[in-house]
Amino acid sequence: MSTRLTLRVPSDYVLKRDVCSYGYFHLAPNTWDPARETLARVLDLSDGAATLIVAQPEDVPGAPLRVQVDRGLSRTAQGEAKRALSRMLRLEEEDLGAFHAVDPRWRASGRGRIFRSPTLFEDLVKTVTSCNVAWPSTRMMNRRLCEVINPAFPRPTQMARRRPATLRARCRVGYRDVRLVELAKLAAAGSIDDRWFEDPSNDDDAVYSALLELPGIGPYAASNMLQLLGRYSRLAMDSEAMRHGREVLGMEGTDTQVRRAIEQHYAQFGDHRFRSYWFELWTDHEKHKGPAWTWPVPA
DNA sequence: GGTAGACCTGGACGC
DNA sequence: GCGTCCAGGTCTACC
Repeated sequence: MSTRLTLRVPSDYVLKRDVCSYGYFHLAPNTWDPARETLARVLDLSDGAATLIVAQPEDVPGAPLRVQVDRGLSRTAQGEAKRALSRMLRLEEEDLGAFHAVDPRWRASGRGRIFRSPTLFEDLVKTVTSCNVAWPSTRMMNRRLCEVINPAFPRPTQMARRRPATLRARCRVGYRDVRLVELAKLAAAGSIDDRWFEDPSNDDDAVYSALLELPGIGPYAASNMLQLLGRYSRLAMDSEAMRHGREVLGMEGTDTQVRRAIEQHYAQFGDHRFRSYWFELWTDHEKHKGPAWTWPVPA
């Protein structure tokens, strides 16, 4: 027996646009099907794993999502699945008006939501595995973590039990092995308090500082985690940002000079600067490769 | 506070 | 097919 769920979404929500808005839609255990325009995802629910396929059958903004589950779900599990999807799809970010008021370029297209993971821990691991490495390797690491530890993505307790050498040899995470296990141990021990990180009454600087304390998290990763936490006041400055500054914005000079120029350029967007930067970069990719929801699934 | 070098992997390149 | 070089962000040691 299977379960079918219906998910209400904000009136401007477009599944294909808002899922295919950040590279994590191509990282295991997420799978985007460009032909069917559906997101498949294995979730770890309290009564076991379940595979969900999310679609938006009516191709109009705000149309409800249909979620097909590969087995029957209890009421409790249905609630868990909905909460997980809500976090991934940013359904709780109802009002994009403040962002569009600061940067009206995205009002017509409705851009504003950036895809993420069902848990803070998964976002941390995905961010650490995206550091100091080319994108195909990030894809490999996440795929192997799912194949070796848990198809629905490793839970902190599962990863904390693994030896670093196992992660290195079987999941190809390289020198990140110790950092990932330490991160998992902290999460498993409850030392990474999701609610504190997500609490809007804590200011961005405090959250940023706390993120920097975590193993494997440096300035870039902490800034990226901020946006994944719905805090867009910092730019995540990596080589891609530098490339964007030079090639798209025409900035020149040393890395330090370009970095400062990028910071100055996006300061006009205030607390929304990451989104302004990100959608500029993302739409530039789409200008060359077509809409992200049509991109072929990488090998 | 700033900087140099190690860390690990996969891809590009030259032979 | 093999060896070498390079890119990528974090971390530590050192000045």
